[in-house]
Amino acid sequence: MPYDPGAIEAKWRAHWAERGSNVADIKNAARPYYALMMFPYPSAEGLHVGNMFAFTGNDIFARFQRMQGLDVFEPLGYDAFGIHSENYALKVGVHPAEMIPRNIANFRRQLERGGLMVDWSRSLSTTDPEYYRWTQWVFLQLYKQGLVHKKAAAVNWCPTDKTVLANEQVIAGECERCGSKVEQRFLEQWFFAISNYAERLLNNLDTLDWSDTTKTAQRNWIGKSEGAEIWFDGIKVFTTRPDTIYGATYVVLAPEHPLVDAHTTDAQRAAVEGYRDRASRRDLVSRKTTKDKTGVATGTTVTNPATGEQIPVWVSDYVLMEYGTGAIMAVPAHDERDLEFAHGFALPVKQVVREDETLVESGEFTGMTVHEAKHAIVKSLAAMQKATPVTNYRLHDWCISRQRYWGPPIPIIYCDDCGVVPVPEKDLPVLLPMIDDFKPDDSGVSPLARHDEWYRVPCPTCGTMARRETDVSDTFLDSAWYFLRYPSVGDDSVPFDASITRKWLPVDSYIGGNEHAVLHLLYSRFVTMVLHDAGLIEFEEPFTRFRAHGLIIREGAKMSKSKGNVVNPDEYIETWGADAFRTYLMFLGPFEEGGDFRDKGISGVRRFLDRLWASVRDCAADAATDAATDAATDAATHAEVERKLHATIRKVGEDVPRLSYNTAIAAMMEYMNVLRKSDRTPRRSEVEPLVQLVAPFAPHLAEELWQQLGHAQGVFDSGWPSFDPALLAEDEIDLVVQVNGKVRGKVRVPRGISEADAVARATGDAAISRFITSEPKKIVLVPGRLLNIVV
RNA sequence: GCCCGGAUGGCGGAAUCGGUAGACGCAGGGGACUCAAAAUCCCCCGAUGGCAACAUCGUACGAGUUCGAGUCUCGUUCUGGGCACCA
Repeated sequence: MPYDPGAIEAKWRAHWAERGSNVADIKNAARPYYALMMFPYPSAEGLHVGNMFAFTGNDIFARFQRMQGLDVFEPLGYDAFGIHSENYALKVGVHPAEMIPRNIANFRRQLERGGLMVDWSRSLSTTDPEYYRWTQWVFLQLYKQGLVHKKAAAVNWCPTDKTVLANEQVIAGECERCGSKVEQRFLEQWFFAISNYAERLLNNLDTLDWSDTTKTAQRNWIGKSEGAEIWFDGIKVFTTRPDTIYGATYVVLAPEHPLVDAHTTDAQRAAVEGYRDRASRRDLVSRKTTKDKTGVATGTTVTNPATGEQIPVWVSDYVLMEYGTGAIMAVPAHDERDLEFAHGFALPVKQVVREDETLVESGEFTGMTVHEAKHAIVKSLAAMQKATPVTNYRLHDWCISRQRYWGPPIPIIYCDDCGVVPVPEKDLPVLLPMIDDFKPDDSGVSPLARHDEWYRVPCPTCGTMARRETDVSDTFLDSAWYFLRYPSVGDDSVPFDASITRKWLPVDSYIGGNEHAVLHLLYSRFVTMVLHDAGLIEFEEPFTRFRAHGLIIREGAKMSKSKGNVVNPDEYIETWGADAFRTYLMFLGPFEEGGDFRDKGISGVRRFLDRLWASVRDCAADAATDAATDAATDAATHAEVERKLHATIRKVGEDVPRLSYNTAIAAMMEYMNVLRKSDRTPRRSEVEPLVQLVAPFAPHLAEELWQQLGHAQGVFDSGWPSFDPALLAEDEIDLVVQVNGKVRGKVRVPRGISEADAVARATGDAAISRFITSEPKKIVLVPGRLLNIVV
């Protein structure tokens, strides 16, 4: 009977579903292990091969941990709110509330075909009221902690799409979707005070077992810089280079700086007003990217506190109000941007630090190194109340307001008498009403504001008529706590059960894309810390271990719908089977780097599975047959095969935990080649462990073969094969012999051979000795490996 | 501009501690089986020279350290990603 993946996979899918094989025993698990993967956005196009790649990588790790005897919980849900769904719904004219369940059903079908060990009894969608009720609850917890505030903020506004755009959606000052020129608008927005947590978010990184690239991205995003605030008369500037203060030749204020008026002379007032007006109309992105510096002099001067000199005050939009103090001391000799500005306006340039990092023309500090001077100058100015050491962060507060429809309504009510009133927890969820006119308009307020019947509510405090907040929250809030919910799905009385959470969290292993290295992972860490500080959970970091997976390309090119080169998992599973598809995805390259999907490549993996199938079919049924085969062939063969088997068990057991799936598969293929080369009926003991090794990769096939081998219990409950280190050590080894560092041959020698004996054996070999033209000057023996004779 | 990666056969990739470079797989070539094809099985497969044995060269480029470097150090080029008027 040939290997027929279609039939086998259907059989085992049904078997797993029937037995509840993948359902974790949340209450009673003795050794809980939470293996999480980032949940997908259920798009209308269906499951992307990139999703399948990521999920398979997580699944293999999870199945492996289960075979180590752990109680593994592998949940999966859907991140289904957001502007992406909403825009697609508008485009095709289907309400998202109708579209999303359809997409989810399709995803579920595709995911099940992939053979994932997912516990479907604890799935969720962020769009379920039973879920987003608690997303709103999370908002209220932050509110209680005083970490939520409302303020006017400049946003990118697309006049065509009538919506706020994220910075990433603005390309060269234009809307990425319609190409309209983006405008700057000031809108009232809700913010989370994540910047209060900047130092903790940064420091805790050192304690986490995460990919270095991800940690680095987070450090860059948090952007800590240490420096000082220094007073130039009434103007406080921020600098990281106090050592260059003797080269400060002017001061620059951001156009929005509140002190601009006070520092402007009457003669310059018209020019300054005009400049501020123009600057306010420039959109955020072009302002941040343009290289040409503009600005205007205020006509006044301030005192450089180090030199006592009077230096002019300028206004320019290359200084940002959002960062530092909105004012800088300009040192054109040591800052590229200041230099550009100085050149544009013919301002003096004064070098105060030499190439060798020592100070010149800096008064009493002359001769100090940059490092010494930073401290000495701040200390000296601080003594005169002119400076304070200060740390700044690039990290901004998290704007969670979206003036859109498809998201959880922010649970706030505005009352004329009581002011801003949070919705009482008992009144949650604030349901998102089913409306048809959810297209955003030019008003800058959410479409929900057009629905009085929803918008008008009695004030929870005084009962007079009040108004609901009409903004919905950012999708990143939905995904910032979902991992807390999974184990408690089914209990709608709490967001997460305390004892279950204590048992299962923090997440033991988290796998996902590096595109979420910064926002999602940072927001999740922040929310976890806040809930910890509120006394609701015991840990403050949600993900003990995180690994970012790579990207899949196809035939050397990025996959995209427009190129028509997108891999559809269904087709490949149909043709080759889910097991071959899974294994091939993992064989493409290192999991953390991704790989190149080549259509023909999958045949090699399928051949390997076919051979595995055949070897189980052919393998000897009992010990008597084994003895007979050994007698009939070469008895030494079994020893060789067995040694390779044990080496393979070790290799796969080492590779899988570090997600080195491609090399684990290669090792199993190598073993298969050795097994076949022996040209005899394989022993059952030579094949059985291989079925276990392959099980995380090709779960359906492994279950089937395990059953064919006569086991009543499933392969995932069979444990993991062990290897015998004694078997791995050969008595005789091939010692590589080099002469002057070049390989000239190898000799078969006893494992622990002495240097003298090794040299004797090497010189006794004619192929080697002909290169030894004189008395050896030096001998290097690397035991068990190599001998180098230097002449 | 700053901060992280990366560069190895025709291709994807391997080499875990400085010790036989190219495992494993794809593609390609040759053979067995077959009326034939597919499938399957066996062999070859970095470059150059050589009938061969074998030799020389070879891990982006240039130096260096070392008995020995794909691996370590310095410099250069190209490339992927992150951040970016953040002072």
